[in-house]
Amino acid sequence: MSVATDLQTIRNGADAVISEEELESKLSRGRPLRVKLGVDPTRPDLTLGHAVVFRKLRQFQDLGHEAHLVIGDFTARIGDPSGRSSLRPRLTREEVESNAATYLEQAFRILDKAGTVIHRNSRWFERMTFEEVLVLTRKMTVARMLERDDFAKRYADNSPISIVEFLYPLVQGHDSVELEADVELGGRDQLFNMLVGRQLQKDAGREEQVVICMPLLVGTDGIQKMSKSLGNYIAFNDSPKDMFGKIMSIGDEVMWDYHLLLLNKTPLEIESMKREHPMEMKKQLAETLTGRFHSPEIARRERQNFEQVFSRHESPDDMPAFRWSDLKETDDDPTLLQVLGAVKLLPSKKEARRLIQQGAVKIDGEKATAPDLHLPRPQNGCVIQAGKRVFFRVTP
RNA sequence: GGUGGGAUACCCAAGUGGCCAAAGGGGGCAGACUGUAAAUCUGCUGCGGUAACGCUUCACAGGUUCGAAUCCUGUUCCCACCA
Repeated sequence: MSVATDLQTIRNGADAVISEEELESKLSRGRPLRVKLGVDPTRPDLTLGHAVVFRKLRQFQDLGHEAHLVIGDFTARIGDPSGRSSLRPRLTREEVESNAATYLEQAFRILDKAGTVIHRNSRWFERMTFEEVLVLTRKMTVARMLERDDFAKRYADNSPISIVEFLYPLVQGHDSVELEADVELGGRDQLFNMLVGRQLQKDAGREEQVVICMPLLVGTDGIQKMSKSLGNYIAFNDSPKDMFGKIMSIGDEVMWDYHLLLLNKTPLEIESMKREHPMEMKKQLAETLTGRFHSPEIARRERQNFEQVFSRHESPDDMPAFRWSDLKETDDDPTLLQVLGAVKLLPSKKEARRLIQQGAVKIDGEKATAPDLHLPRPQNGCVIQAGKRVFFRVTP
């Protein structure tokens, strides 16, 4: 592997590399680089949005470099009183540790565990004196802080900005000093903080880290960045069925971002994929990603299931089954509505009624629009479908 | 410390005594259309009930009233402006 091809691999998909020259010179020394990634132990449910950065880190590992994860345990214990969309409460040591554990368990589905070093920033911040903290703040000015986009906006809007928030970029930057990071990875929203890291390293007389900024992945709505609070996310822990289904439901245009950022396809490869049938390309994406988080066999099965249910409009192979005798509440002659209520696969009977009235309920493929339709005991069992994805079987 | 403003369903937001389970938008769900989607169009969107209707809900706790999201009292939380 030449430095040039490594450089190209690293740059692929990145929003910005600051600076490429520095990265090149670090690479050409031929020793493994210390690549830092900050981990936020407040939200332990990882989404494909997080996966973008992990994939990049994994690429570094595959090129022989060292992954250094910094768990922001100290910062999580302080909390974030006026965070942008959702405020972050203070967490106890125990909460942080258990969050961190689930976080790491998920992260290692992408990263190579053996080649990863884990740090906790409480190690250096806990013993810092207030004097040292104040000295650190001398390096930053309010005006400089207000360069950060979201601060500028909130300041203009008269939204509150807590003083701790002003300190966080310094905290994160100081992590880089402690770690002697050669490279820091992060999302677009971390750019400012990562640049502060460079400044602090420089002030400490160290070599500055290269900052690699990854784009924020667009969520399933195709518009906003993927995030848990917006509800447009695909989580590492989604069931294979959900994961496959959610990926298939993204818009055609955004799927190329997924190919680029999650499967690390090159722009050239993507160009040629764009000439193929979009649905096929999306199925490939869904199958590969699902395969990665679960297993290739499961992913293949999900794909078959998907084609069966959505392309051919057949019922899936695996669906919950209910015995007739368990469904017919008190009377022997239950209505369709009562049956839908009894299986508890829908949020409420009202919801079931709506679905029936809207023509979304089928019995053995036959549309049933009367909630009070009496259901005769099925001789050979029957399949009931409610909406796009709720299926169940009734056995005699 | 002072002065104002606010808290409404998943989110934003209207409503200032009955016609309010609560306008509008977003989101979600469903149907049509398709290549799975997206986009578009249509409908639905607290719970129970075939229905009439009943029940729970407008920060929290009380009160006034035949009747309260709306009026009064207290409590909690949030915000802005002035210092």
